[in-house]
This record gives sequence, C-alpha cells and structure tokens, in this order.
Amino acid sequence: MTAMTAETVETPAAPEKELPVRDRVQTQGRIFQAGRALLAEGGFQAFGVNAVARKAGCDKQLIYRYFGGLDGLVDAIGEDLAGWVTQHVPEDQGGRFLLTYGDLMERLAELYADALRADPLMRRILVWELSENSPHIARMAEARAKGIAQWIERMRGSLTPPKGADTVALNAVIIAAVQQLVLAAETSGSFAGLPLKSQKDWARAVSAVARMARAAYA
Amino acid sequence: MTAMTAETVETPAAPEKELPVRDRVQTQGRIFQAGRALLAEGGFQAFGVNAVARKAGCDKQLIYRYFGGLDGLVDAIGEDLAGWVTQHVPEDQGGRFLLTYGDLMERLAELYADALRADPLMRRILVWELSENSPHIARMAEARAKGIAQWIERMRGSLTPPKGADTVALNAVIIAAVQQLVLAAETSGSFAGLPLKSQKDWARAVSAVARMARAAYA
DNA sequence: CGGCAAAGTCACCCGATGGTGATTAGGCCG
DNA sequence: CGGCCTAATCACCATCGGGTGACTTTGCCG
Repeated sequence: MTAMTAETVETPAAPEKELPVRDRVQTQGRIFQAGRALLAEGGFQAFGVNAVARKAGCDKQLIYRYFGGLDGLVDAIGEDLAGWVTQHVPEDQGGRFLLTYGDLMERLAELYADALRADPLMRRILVWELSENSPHIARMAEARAKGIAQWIERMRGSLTPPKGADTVALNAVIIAAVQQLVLAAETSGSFAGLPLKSQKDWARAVSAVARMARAAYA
Repeated sequence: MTAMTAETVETPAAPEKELPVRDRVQTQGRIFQAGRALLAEGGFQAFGVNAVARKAGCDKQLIYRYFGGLDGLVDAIGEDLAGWVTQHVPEDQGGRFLLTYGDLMERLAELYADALRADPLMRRILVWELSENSPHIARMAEARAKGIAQWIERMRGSLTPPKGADTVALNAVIIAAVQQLVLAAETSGSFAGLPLKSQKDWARAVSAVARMARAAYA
C-alpha cells in the first residue's frame, strides 16, 4: 500500500513498524536475544519457535534457516553461557581475607547466590535442567560444574581443607543449598519457613550457609 | 448384545475391552490415579486433560464433571499429598540415639533424602513448584513446610540447639541442599561434580550433609 | 413395562504449535 | 537496464491442546 491511499485507521500511530533489516547477522542476533529474553521471562515453557519469532519480529522460518531449529538456538544460547561462572562470579576477594578453606567456600556461596539472584536467565535454565534431560542442558550443567571447580582452584591459593573432609561432596552440598534457595525464592518467596524476599532475608540465608561452610571445614 | 448372538470376532481374545465401569467413585479414582501416574512419570509437562483422560481410559469430559477441570484434579492430588512429610518421613529413631540437635537434623536430612528419592511424584511436584507459582502448588509447599516443622517439633524432645543458632535458616539450608541434590540426581545423575547414582554416592552425599548439620549445630 | 437420572461417549470448536515449500522483495554488480 | 543471490515472508499443513454441548447407554425404581 502506497502512502497515498487515504490514511487508514492505523496510520496515526504505527509504532511497531520495524522494517526488516535485511542483515543476516543482525537478524540472527535479534532471534538470539529474543530467545534469551523469552527464556528468562517465561522459562522453558514459554519457549517455542512461534514465540521466539514473534518476539524477534521476524518469520519463524529464519530460526530454522539460521539456527537449524529450536535445538540449534538452545545450543547457541547454551554455548554463550558456557563461561557463566567465570564471567559472573568475581574472583577478587571483596576486601576480605580468606584465611581458611571454610572462608573460601563461604565466600563462594555468597558470590554464587548474588550472581544467580541477578540472572533470571540462568535461574530458568537451572530449573529447566531439573525438568528434563536433553543433551544441551546436560552440557550446560557440566560446563557450570567445571566453572565452579576452576573458581575454587584459582581462589584457593595455598588454602587447604582439613584432612578427611570430602571437599567435592561438601562443596556440592553448599552449592546445592544456595541454588535451591535462590530457585525457590523466585516462585514461592520462601523455603521451609525461611522467608526469602528482602535483602535482609538473604543476608540471613547466606549467613546460615556461611556458618555451615565454616563449621564443616573447621 | 445378548450372550446368544454368535461369538463375534473379538471373543477369542479381547484384551483391551475394559468395559466402562459405570461407577462414579471408581471412575473418579481412575482419573485421580491416572493424574498421579502421569505427573510422576512425565512431570507437569505431560499433564493435561487429554493425556489424563487417555490414561484413565475414559472421556475427558468426566474430568470436568468430577473434578471441575484440571485445576480441581490438581487440587485433589495436592490435598492427598498434604500430609506427605508426616506420612513418608518416619519418626522412629532407626535405632540411633539422637544426642544433639545436630544429630536430629542429620537424621532428618537422611530420612528426607530417602523419602524423596523413593517418591517420583513428589519430586515432580517439587520441580513444578520451581517452574511456576500457581496457588495449588503454593499450598502444597506450605503444607510441606509445616510438616517438616512438625516433624522437628515432635522429634526434638528435650534437645535444644546452641544459643545464637538461627535454626529456621540452618534447617532450611539443610533441607534445601538435600532437595536440590535429589532433584538434580534424577536428570543429570550428578551435581557440581558429585556423582549421585549409586547407593554409595548417596551415602557420601548424605554424609556430607550430616557433617555440615552436626558442625553447624556444634 | 415406562420413564428418568446418572454415567459415559461423541462430535465438534477454536487457537496455538512445530514444521515446510513456494514466493516475494531488495540490494549489488556487470 | 537486467540478472542474480539472498534475506525475508507467506500460505499452508498436520497435530495437539483445552473446552463445551448434544447425544447415547445403563441401571434403577415405581
């Protein structure tokens, strides 16, 4: 329709008329971001070819062409998140001295909680991991496990855990607790009677984890 | 068709011809069980009116009639699970003496892990809780939290936690860790580098939780 | 027997989904 | 200008989802 044909109803305000960019990499980027956003907002339930295409403002066909379908898109997003731990959990010491291995794990718990609480996408993916076991998701989980191990390795310095402590198991427990608390907080705002809404609530929770970490490694 | 009308083709072997029971409560039961089974097997994703009806071997209309739709069915299942903790986490002491509050929580962690590992339905519902926040689900979570609190209360006897210990927070952390480990085990078979498949793996994990519980309450 | 309420089934509707082949629209280059 | 490669869209399909109204069967009771 040319501009001449009398102002139709929608002419007054056509705010959504993003004309097609006709730029492959940019469109790929839009799809990619749409996927991330959708996942972050609505979780894997809201994640589908149609939804992504709608959000990206392009035809779903392009998802197949550029990513080889949803699986490919998930892969791309997952790959992008491979270094998540390394990128989102800082390795400085926040002005504190880490005197013991327990201090170290206490710090990790705190940082991991912060990072997770700040990243909806990652949270959704964590829940996704609990819901089904597709290869993509498994890969992401593995990458994260490695990231955490690397973090510990790099931060450890000369700190050593007490003899007889099963560090792998203890660390897994600490991380598990943090993770479950953060995930539960989002939907129910509390866990097992412990409120998890305000900043104070979180300070309390983290302090409990810290106490356990320190005590276990004492 | 009367018995006289010559044996029709299907008489020799009619394996799938469950004739309709025409018994309301029984049909209700079938629907209910189908819902539970479906939820346990495939999680909330596989849960829908059509699927339940298929599994129950009746028309989906009956789900609406007898339960008022899926929501009603979920409610029914949830109500049935209200006393889950009380029913599935035993209160005897397994031949052990619980000398300290830490022992108590250690024991709870162990029992809770066992109970959860033995109950696919409950696991699915826990994951569901992390995925969305419908009122039904919230109610279930609340009931569970109460159940745990009651368990502790009943088992506590004269045991008292050390002064200055934030029992609510510490207990929540312990339960959270157990829960996350059990849920993660199902799909990925490990968590943060800790394998969670064999009975031995679990002994290791539980022992780590136990150590932390004891230490934190020392 | 006749009839009636309850149990159960059928046939649809609508919208959304994943997925595909054919088609259009646009820029670039000779 | 005309051709050509490619980004992008369109139109369509089969399927499945939740949901509803009309229908048939069955057993019971007077």
